[in-house]
Amino acid sequence: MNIGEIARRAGVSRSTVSYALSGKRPVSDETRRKIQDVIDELGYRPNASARALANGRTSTIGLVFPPAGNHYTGMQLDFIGSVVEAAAVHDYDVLLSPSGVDSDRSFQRLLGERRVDGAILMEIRLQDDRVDHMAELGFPFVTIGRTAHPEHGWWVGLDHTALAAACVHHLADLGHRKVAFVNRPEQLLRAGYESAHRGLDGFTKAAAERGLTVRTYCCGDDASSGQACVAQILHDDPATTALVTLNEAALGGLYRGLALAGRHVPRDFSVTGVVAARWAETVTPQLTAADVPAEALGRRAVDLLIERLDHPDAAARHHLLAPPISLRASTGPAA
Amino acid sequence: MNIGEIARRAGVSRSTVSYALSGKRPVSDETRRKIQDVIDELGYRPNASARALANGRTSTIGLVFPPAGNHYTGMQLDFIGSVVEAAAVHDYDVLLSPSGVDSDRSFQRLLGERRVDGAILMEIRLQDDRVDHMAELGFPFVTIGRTAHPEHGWWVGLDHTALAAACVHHLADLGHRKVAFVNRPEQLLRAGYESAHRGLDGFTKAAAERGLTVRTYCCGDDASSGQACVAQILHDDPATTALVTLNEAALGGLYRGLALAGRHVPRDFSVTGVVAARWAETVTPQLTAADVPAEALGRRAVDLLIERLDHPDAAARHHLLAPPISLRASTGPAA
DNA sequence: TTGAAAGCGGTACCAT
DNA sequence: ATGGTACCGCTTTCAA
Repeated sequence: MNIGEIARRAGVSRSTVSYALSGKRPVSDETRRKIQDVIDELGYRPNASARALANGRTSTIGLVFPPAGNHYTGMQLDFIGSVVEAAAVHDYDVLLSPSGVDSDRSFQRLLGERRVDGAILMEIRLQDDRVDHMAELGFPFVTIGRTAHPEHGWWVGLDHTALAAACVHHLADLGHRKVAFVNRPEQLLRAGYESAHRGLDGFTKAAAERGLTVRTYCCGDDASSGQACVAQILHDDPATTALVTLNEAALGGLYRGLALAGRHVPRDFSVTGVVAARWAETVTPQLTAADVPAEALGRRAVDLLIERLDHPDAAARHHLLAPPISLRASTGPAA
Repeated sequence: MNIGEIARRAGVSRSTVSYALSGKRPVSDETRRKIQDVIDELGYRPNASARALANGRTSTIGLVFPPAGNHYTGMQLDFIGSVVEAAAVHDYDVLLSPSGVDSDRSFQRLLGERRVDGAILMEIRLQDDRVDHMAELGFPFVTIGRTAHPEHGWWVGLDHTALAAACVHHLADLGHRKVAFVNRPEQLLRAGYESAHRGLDGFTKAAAERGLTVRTYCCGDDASSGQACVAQILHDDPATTALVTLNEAALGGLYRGLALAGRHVPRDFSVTGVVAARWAETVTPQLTAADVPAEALGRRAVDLLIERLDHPDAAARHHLLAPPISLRASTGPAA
């Protein structure tokens, strides 16, 4: 069932059907009705590939995220959900690309074969070849997170530096003097992940400011790594009374490690960090944390991208969010 | 940069370039090399829309899941990840469609506009209009889960009936006599979600077989609902000593509710259910559960779909998985 | 207000 | 082994 068939049955030309559909040219009521009747009867919908070929737009956006090896964090996944739903509102579909670097086949397909009109990149690294590549090509994109040189201008992000610092100040205000930092896996830190780096920076600087004694750790993205990490922390310095974490997936394990070590949260150990609200609320006691607004970030990324697609010459824009710390139940005065 | 440009620069015809690329017709080494040089120099890649239009295949599969209102469960999200990665292995891209019913705009686009070659449907309902619609259209699809009449034949699924029953038997063997069932939200049960229904069935029948006293509950997909649900359970029958749950997202809240009520797991209350391993391991004590093999299910769904796409006349196939219960630390003898 | 026809960028059949 | 060309289904310019 193609546009020619509709035209024939309605007794008009193909162009008239096209215009009746797009509204880009006036069509008499009479004609429009005839066409619509045929369309309704046959359940016709224009072929997306043909349309994309003809007008150069696919009405699809790409969402690029690293292949996490069936190890996605809740936050990443919240992004995906919010991006898809925000895109649907604008009648865009979302094509997923599990690509960590610009040489990945899926990434090449996305850009080279023009499968999408634009892209949203997640899990940005401070030096990110995907970003460089897209910027060089003039391909429209928005990043969730920003590189060391966010000159490309189109991004939404979290102020990890400020958030980690806020956690430190919160703990320092409560009288904690020996604080540990539980980061994402070492491999990600080494790869230059933005959140891991800026979070670590913010933590380190704020701790220095407040004269705290600190140790920093990398931790695998799973519960058992979290458990092991806490064991290590308490082994390295049993006098540690609090920790700050960016590692949502390890959270349950961190709690378990503390329980095993006989530390009661928050009575004799405080835990805080940067975690999406729904995950912060699954642990007991509920985590006092800077809530990652994954939903808002995803939605804003889509809005920015669509703005960029609609106005190719618009000035670059960005949103840097720094949500406040939600006081829940996992922090208390130093013992 | 299109195929004509490549042809001109290489001094050959467009068809020769096309054949050099596809290998569907012999091309002399000499010519092939000339063409390849030009392609490498210009970084040419064939346009996906044009290719899709010409040969009727998009090399894209659709992944259809209900819009969860930024409320995806870990399991759903694990599916998405595994489907995307499995598809990438076969050089297919994945288009996400947040559609709960066949009248959703995104769903209509997927099918009507032929944006994808086939689709994978998640979160199947016993009566599912999306399935009916696709079957009627002869559109290639595979479901994760199955309807009440899985005659369409192409699906992968979990034997929720058997899994819930296994949980009951496990608890009964431990001597529990009063057991509660914590299901997905009532709204999903009413909508006919397969897992909620079959799980409830399996639980109810097995409990009857073992002569247990049971109560069944629906519970929102979040921690606070879980907490409230436990409060209700203990209010309704304080002598309850165990529960079985399908509700992964509520798990943290269930544990919290028990702790608040002064019940120690597993000493005086046992918890078990059907939950993906990585989530079962985030709670303390770790959950004894039938581990949902989300990764395997996603991968198999992709494999089946691709088989169906490659062999349109192949006989329908399916995989029904029933993973064993992983004994962890959340169940014990009845008090 | 409507129609005819030239693309969009590939593929594949028919020739040579 | 290679070239010419019709065609995939839709959009849009040009004409009437």
